[in-house]
Amino acid sequence: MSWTDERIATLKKMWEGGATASQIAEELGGVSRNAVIGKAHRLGLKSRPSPVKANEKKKAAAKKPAAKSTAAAKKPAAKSTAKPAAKPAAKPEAPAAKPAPAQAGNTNSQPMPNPTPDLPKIVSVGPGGFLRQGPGDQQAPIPPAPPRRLVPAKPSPEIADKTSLLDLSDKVCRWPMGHPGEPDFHFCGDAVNPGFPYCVEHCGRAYQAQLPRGARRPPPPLPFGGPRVR
DNA sequence: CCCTGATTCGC
DNA sequence: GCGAATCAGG
Repeated sequence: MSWTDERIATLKKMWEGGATASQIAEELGGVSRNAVIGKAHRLGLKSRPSPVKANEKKKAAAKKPAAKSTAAAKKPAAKSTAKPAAKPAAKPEAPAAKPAPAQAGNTNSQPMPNPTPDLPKIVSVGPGGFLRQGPGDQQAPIPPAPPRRLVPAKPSPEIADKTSLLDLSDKVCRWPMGHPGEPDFHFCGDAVNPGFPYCVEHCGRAYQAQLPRGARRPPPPLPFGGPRVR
């Protein structure tokens, strides 16, 4: 797998959205957690509460023993049962107040940056009267805020009234709301625009007006890379 | 053990 | 530039 623009975009979104490297890697597919982290750093975006950063106090004690100077042992076979014996053992640290990391209300509440600067509004009317949006019109699907942890998914009263997979039929809009696997994932469920799998409103999002040749723009980034590939 | 991100460094 | 291996904190 290579880092296409879209994959990088997804990586950025999710990384900035607070998703863990593992989650991002899973979403992207075909890459490891390390690959994601490595790429994230190369892209410049880094930091974010890392468990292993509270350091930076005194000297850089106990660096890396035999990290990787030369062709050193990659995998030192045995973890050497010999422990360094000597242990300073001393930490008169001052408590030092630690204010909340302001990482709280992370429930993603972006003030909605900029819908779309100024692009030629290209709209056409589709069957049933829905308006096809132009490529520049793609509303940022703002699905962010991926759950910190995907749980097995409990039925959850959240979707009690919503259209589940089992409720789909030819008569209701199959537009997915959310992502599969998320607790509140469901479908639109509105009456379909006859002849389409979606309601009129979602037809407008599903089908785009065709631009004249030569005026094509690269496809707008999908929410999170679109369909999961697995 | 599991998880996390950070870093290194051969490719 | 990429990412496995490794490190290190929770």
